[in-house]
Amino acid sequence: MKEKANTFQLVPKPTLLRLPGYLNYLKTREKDDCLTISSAVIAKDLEVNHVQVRKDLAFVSKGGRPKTGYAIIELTADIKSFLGYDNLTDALLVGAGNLGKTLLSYNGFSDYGLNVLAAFDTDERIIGANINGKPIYALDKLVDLRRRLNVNIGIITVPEPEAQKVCDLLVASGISAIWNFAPVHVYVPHHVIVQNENMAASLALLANKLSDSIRLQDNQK
Amino acid sequence: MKEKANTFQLVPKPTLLRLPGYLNYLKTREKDDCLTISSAVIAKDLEVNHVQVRKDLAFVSKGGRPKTGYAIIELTADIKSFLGYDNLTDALLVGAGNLGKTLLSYNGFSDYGLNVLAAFDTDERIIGANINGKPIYALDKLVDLRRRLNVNIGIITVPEPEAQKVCDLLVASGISAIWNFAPVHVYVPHHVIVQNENMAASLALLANKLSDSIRLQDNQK
DNA sequence: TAGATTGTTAATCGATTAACAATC
DNA sequence: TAGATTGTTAATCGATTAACAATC
Repeated sequence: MKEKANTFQLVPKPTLLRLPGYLNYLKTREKDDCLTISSAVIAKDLEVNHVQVRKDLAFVSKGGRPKTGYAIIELTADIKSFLGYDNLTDALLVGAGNLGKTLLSYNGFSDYGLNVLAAFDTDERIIGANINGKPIYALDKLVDLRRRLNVNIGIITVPEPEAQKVCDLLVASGISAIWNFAPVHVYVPHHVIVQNENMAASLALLANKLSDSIRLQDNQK
Repeated sequence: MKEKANTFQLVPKPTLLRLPGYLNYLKTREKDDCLTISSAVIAKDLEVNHVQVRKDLAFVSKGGRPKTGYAIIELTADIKSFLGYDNLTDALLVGAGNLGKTLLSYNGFSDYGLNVLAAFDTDERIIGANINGKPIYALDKLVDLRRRLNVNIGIITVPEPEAQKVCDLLVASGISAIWNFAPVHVYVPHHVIVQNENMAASLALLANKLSDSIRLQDNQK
């Protein structure tokens, strides 16, 4: 017997990475007052294969209808539900510098199911303050608060040199997953999940594509 | 005859995405006063296959030495050079809100070969100001300045609703590549490269891994 | 020389694409 | 019914891993 429950479905990583892209795309189409959309159109605009699109969507949705395509509103809801965007997961942020403050100020995270509860820092001047309604606590309150609030996700936005120390602290506090914005590798025990927000990697890809395309132009002379 | 010049080497996308990770990792090892490192150690710490590591590194470096491994300093330089981190590429940023300001304030981009020259915005209150030495101009100066400075990369950090308009403007100004931080799909002509900085995608992956691991724990009872 | 480690060639695995059947 | 579009099964492609040869 085939297991069908969302949570037990194994979704390929590439599909998982494309799903938020479909969502962003559907957002723009919804504004255009489209009610339905075909995999061929999505494929063309997003520059992926149309079979790919249908396969990806099949993981998360009951599917479209032959001749009409996918109902945009329904499909949007399906993807959001699959990605867990409709129930909030709490997170704690460490490092209320520039980037940290920006993330605290960003109200869009709730759209993605993330709820940043509070921040921690060592800078006396900002401890006790709050940003966008989110309090900044002293770093030594982290372990205790993490436990009492039972938060599973920690966000690291401290400068590079402090990343490992902060990471260790989060681990000691019992965190399950870490979203790391510092551009260094952090060591964690096996049971802790790390997701690196690697803007450098993203940039590298852009620069690479750019130089490829410039080379191509040059070759065509 | 096999082409060997760096720029003509076709590097698989997965490799390209891992390279910045190796760099971050080597940074931490350099601090530990290691001079050489073996692919096996890298593989273990980064949780990738050791053959994978050697294959990846072979694309960018003259390689390690049997019995001793890779010279860390040399390898670091090779990866940086390959990724273009050692010659700066100019960029213009549009949208000096929270995120835009944070990127303007971040001095680390130069480590990745990116040089943000200036920002553009429509908010009269900040036009004329500068952040971290980078001037903020009125948006209607963009087309002209882009041309005069011959900048190839544009960064979009405006809110979602304005992203497409700003994108069109960048394209009209003759930009070659766009780094898009707005969480919407933007349409561009074929010759323009878009790289979406999709934090939501990253987050989705983290949340997914987390729920997988929680499920696993639960199943083990 | 023996052993550790790199680099390469071959085998496997998984993701993408192509061909086609099913359905509205 | 015919045609458009979805969904599925099979073929292809590319990336990862395994086995082994080369080298210091």
